[in-house]
Amino acid sequence: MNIGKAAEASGVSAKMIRYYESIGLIPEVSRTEAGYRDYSDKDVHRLRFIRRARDLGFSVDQMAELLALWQDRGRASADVKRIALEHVAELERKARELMEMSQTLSHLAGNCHGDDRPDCPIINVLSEQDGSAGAKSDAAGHCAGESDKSHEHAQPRFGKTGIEPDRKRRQGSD
Amino acid sequence: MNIGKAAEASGVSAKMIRYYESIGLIPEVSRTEAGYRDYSDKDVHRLRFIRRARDLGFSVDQMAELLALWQDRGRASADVKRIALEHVAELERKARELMEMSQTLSHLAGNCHGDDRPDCPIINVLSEQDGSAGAKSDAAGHCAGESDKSHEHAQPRFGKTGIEPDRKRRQGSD
DNA sequence: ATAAACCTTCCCACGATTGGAAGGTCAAGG
DNA sequence: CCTTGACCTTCCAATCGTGGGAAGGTTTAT
Repeated sequence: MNIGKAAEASGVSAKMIRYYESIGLIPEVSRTEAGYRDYSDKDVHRLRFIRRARDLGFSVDQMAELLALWQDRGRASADVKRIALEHVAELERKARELMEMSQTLSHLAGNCHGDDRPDCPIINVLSEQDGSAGAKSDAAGHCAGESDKSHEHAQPRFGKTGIEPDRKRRQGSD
Repeated sequence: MNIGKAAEASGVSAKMIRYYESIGLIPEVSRTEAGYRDYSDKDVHRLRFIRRARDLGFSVDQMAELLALWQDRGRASADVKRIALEHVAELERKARELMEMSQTLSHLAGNCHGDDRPDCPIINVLSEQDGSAGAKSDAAGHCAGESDKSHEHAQPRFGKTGIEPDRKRRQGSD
C-alpha cells in the first residue's frame, strides 16, 4: 500500500506520515523498487493508533511513549495510566487558562455598551496604568482569580523522550 | 529609557519588543546616537496595553486592531466589543476542545486498573480497528459527544489585518 | 583602563502541520 | 508507443509567539 492509501486508511496525512518517520516516531517502511514507501496493514494500524492519540491531544513525545507501551506485551497499565493522567492534568490546566481569559473578557464585554460611543471598559482595562495606588477598578481587570501569573506563560513543557528530529539523517548517505 | 527598562516597566521582554516592532505592531521608536532604542512613557504605556491584551490571549492581529481602536478617539465601542466577543468564542471553542479530550481520557483512565498488568482500556481504545462492526466498546472511546470532527483540526484561524512580517524591512536600506 | 552589563542585528529552535517546487513513476486511454 | 494526469520522492519555506545565542558595539561602574 502506498503512502496515499495508507494516509486515507489511517486518517494521517501523507505529509505527516513522512514527518513522523523523519523524526523517528515510526520506523522506516520498506520501499518498492522505484523508491515508493510500502505500508502493511500493521503499519496502518500503528498510524491509526497515532491518529487517535493525536486526536486526544498527545504530543509526539507522549505518542512515542504510548507506542512503546503498546508494543510492550509486559507493560504495566500503571505506566499508561500515568501518562494519560499527566496529560489530563495538562489539558485541564490549559482549558482552565483559556476559560479564565474567556471569563475575564466576557465579563468586560458584558459591561460594554457596544454602541457607537467610544467609551469601553475593555479598552479601559487594557490601557490601565500599572502603579495605580487605589484608583483601580477591581471589577473589571482580574476578576477571574489569576493573581501573579501574568508575567510567566508559555514555556515548553514536555521533555524529549529519546526521539530527536533528525530530519537531515538521509542527507549524506543518499 | 532603553529597551531593558522598557521591558521591565511593561512586562514585555526586550526580545518581544523588537519582534513587535519588526512586524509593525508598534512603531519604530527614536534612537540614541549609538543606535539604542529610546522609549517614552507613552511607548511603555502602549507596551503595557499589549501585554494585557496578550495575557487575555489576543493574537498579534487582534492586538493590532485593538491598538488602532485605542488610538481612535472616535471609535465605536461596538467594534471593540465585537473583537472581544469573537475572541471569547474562540477561547471557549478551544477550551471546550481541550475539555472534551480531557474528559474522554480521564474516563478511560478511570477504567484502567493502573497496576502492573498490561491490560488497559486506554491502549485498547487507541489501538481499536476502525471498521469494527459491532464489537466496539462504546463506553470508552468517544463518549464526549464529538462525532465527526476527528479528521479536521488545527487550521489557521485569524486572518491578517494588515501588518505583515517584514522582518527584513531594514535589509537593503540600512 | 578594564570588566560587567547593557545594547545592536542576525540566525536558529521549538511543535505540528501545510504548501509548494522540481523531478521521477505508474496506470489508463488514445 | 506516447501522453496525460495522478501519484510518489526529497527538500525548503512558512505558520505563531517566544527564547537562545553569537558577534560586535556602548555604557557604566569600579
